[in-house]
Amino acid sequence: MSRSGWLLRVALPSPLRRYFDYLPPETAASIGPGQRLRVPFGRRQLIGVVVDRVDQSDVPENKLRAALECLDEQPVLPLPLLELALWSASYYHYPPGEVLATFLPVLLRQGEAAEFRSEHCWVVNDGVEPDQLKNAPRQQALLQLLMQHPHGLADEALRAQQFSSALVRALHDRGFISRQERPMEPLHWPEGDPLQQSPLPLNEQQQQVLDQLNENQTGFSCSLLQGVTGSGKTEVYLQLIEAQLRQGRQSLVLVPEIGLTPQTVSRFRARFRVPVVALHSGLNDRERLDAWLQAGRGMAGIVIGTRSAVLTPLARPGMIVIDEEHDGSFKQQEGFRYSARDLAVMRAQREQIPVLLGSATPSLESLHNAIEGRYRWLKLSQRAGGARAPSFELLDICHQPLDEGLSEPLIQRIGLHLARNEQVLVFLNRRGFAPSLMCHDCGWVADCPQCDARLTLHRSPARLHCHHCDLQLPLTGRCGECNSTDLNAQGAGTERTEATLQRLFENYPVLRVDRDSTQRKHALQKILEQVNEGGPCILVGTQMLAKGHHFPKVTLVAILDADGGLFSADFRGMEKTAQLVLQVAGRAGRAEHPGHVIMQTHHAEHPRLRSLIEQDYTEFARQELSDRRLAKLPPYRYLVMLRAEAVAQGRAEIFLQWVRELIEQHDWPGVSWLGPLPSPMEKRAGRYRAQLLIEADQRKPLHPLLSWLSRTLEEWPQARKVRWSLDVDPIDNF
DNA sequence: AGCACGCCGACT
DNA sequence: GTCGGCGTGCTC
Repeated sequence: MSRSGWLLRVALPSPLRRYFDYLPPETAASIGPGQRLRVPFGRRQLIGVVVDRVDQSDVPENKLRAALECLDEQPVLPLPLLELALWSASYYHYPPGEVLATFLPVLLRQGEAAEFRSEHCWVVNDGVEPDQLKNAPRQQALLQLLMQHPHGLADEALRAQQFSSALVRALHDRGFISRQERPMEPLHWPEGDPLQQSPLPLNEQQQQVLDQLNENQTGFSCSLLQGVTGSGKTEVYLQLIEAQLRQGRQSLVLVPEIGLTPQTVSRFRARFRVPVVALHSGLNDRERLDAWLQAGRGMAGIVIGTRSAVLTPLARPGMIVIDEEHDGSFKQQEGFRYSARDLAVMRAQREQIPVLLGSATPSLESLHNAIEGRYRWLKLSQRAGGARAPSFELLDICHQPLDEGLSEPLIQRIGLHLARNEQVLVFLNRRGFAPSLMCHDCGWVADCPQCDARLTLHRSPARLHCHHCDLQLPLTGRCGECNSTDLNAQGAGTERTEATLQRLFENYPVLRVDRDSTQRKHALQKILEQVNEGGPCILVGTQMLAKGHHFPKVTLVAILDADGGLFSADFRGMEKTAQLVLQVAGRAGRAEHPGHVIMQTHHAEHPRLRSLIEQDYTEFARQELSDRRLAKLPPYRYLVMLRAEAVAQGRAEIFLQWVRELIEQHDWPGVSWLGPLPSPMEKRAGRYRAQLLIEADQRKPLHPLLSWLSRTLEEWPQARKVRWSLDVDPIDNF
C-alpha cells in the first residue's frame, strides 16, 4: 500500500473517549480539521469529524484503515467552533465524538450534504405566450408572474401570491410550465438600514447601560445586566443587536425553554429587516439544517434559540445574549451535560466578542462573578413606562384554617380585588388535582410502582400520573390494599385550586395555565387573549405563568406555598424559590395599579424570606452567598457528581463504593469526595440511583482526577453493568 | 454504544 | 438437532 505520508485524526460518535486515526481516502483532496469523513469502524460505517492531520500514529500501521470518503470540501464546522467542541469535551469529560455530534444537526450527522434543501420551482417553457390563455385569466396571471421570474418560483412563493396548487397543476398539464429542482434561495441581508421599526425611547438608566455596553462592541467582555422585571432589558438587547447589525455582525440570543414563544421571535422579526432564524422544537431535521446553514454562512442576522442554539456556527459573530441567565433549562441534564450559559461565555472568549447575561434574578454564580469584578455589573432598577414595583406581604398561615390550601384572609383579599374589577394571579407550582390519593380506611397511598414517588391525581382527564416517569394509570376508585372505595385526595394542585376558586367566586372566570391546560395548540394563546380583554378574572397556574407574559390588569399575586424550597435537600432550594417568587411577582401591575404580592407561609419570620421582601434580590443574594461560603458550597466550591443507576437495588451504590476505593488508591491533592449516597429519589423509572460527590476549592485539581476516572471507568468491565455519568457543575441532585 | 463471537437451555 | 439468552471483546 502506498503511504501518502499523513493521517487523519477523527472524532467518531462512540462512547470511547479517544480519537481514531485513518489513512486518507483514495480521492484525497485537501482534507483538514472540521471536515466530515465516512469511515469503516469495526463492521460498520460511521460519519466522523476530522480534528487534526498528523504524520504519526500510536496505532500499529497494519491496523490503520483508509477513510471511505470525505463529505465536505470546506470545514462543515468553523474552526473556532470545532475548538469549542473539543474544549467542552475535555471540560465535561464527555467523549469528543459524541460532543461533536451534538454540535451538528441530525442530517449532517447522518452524512447528508451541507447544502440548503432543494425546492421545487416552476419555470415557463420556451415559446409560451400568455395570449394563449385569454379564456383563463387566473392561469394567464400566473403565467405572467412566472415569466417575470426566469429562474422560476417555488410552490410556497406561488401560494403566497394566492395561486392554488390546482392552478399550477393545470398549467403544467397543458404543457406551459415545467418543474425544476434547485437549492433553496438563501436569505440575504437587505442593503441599507437594518431597522424596520423604530427603537423604543429609552429611559435614562437604559440609555446609560446601552452606552456602556456599546463601548465594547468588539473583543471579549462579559456583562451581567440585572434588571427588574419590566425594566426593559429586551429593548436594550434589541438596540445592542442593532449596533452589531450595522457593523454587519450577527447576534446569538439564548432564551429559556419556555421563553421561546412566537411572540418573542416576532418582536425581533418586527424590529429588523434582516433574517431572524429561530431554532425551536417545532423544526424538522431539514428545517433545522437550513437554519443552521443560514447562521453559519452569515445569512441570518439574528439567531434565537434555547440551550442548544449556543452550538450554532456564525460566520460573523458579533455578540451573545443570554436572557434569564439563571434559568435551569440552560443546563443539559443528560448525556453531554453542558451549561449553555457557561459555554456561551467560553465561546465569546474564543471568538473575541462580548457576551451579555440578563436576568431580574441572576444566579448566585453570575452574581458572585459580578461582585468579584469578573463580569461587568449593570443594573436597571426602574420599571420602564413609570410602572411601580409590586409590594410584598408574608401571610402567616400557622393555625389558620385552610380551604383547600387557601386561607380565609387570602380569600377575602382575592374577593376585594375582583370586586374592584381587577385581576388576580394565583401561583402554585404543582400540577394536577392532588399530589396524592389516600385510602381513608387503611391509609394506603397510591405510589408509583417504578419510582419512589406518589402518583398525582388528575381529574381532566381522570387518571393517576407519575410526574417523574410519566406512567399513567386509570382510576379504579378502589384502594390498592383493602379494596375500599373511601379514597381521599390529599393536598391541592392547580386543578383542585381552580375548582375551589371557581366554587368561591362563581361569578368570575377562573383560568388555569399549566402544562396540562395548554397542551392543545393555541390553548395558551386563547387564555392570554381572554386575560388581556381586561375583565376581572382569576388566573391559576404553575411556573408557566412566571415566564414571559405580562398581565398589566393583575393587581394581586397570591403565592399559595412559599415554603417549598426553604428546607429542601437541594442547597439551591432557597435561591430557586426567590427567583420564582420574584419572577411571578413581576408579572403584575402597571403605573396606575401597582401589583401586590401575598405569600402564604408557615415561616413568616424566616430571615431569608424577610430579606427578600423587605430589601431586594441583591441583598438577599449577598446573604445567601455568605451562607454558601460558610457551608463550602458553590460558587465557592466546585462540584462534580458521579452518578450511577442500575435495575437491581443497591447495585449502583456498591459500584460507586468500588469507585471510591479505586480513587482512594491514589493521591489527589486538593480534591475530596462524599458518598456514595442514594439519590434523593433513589428509585426512578424502575432504576435505582446513587451518587458520589467529588469536590474541590479550585477547578484545576479536579480535572486530572476526572480524566483518569473517566478513562478508568471506560475500560473497567464492572462499569458496563451500571449506567454511570459525570456531571460537572451539577445544578440539581436528582 | 453497536456488533460480533461464544457457549449453555427449551423448542419447531 | 437449532433458536436465542447475555457475557466479553473490539472498534484506528
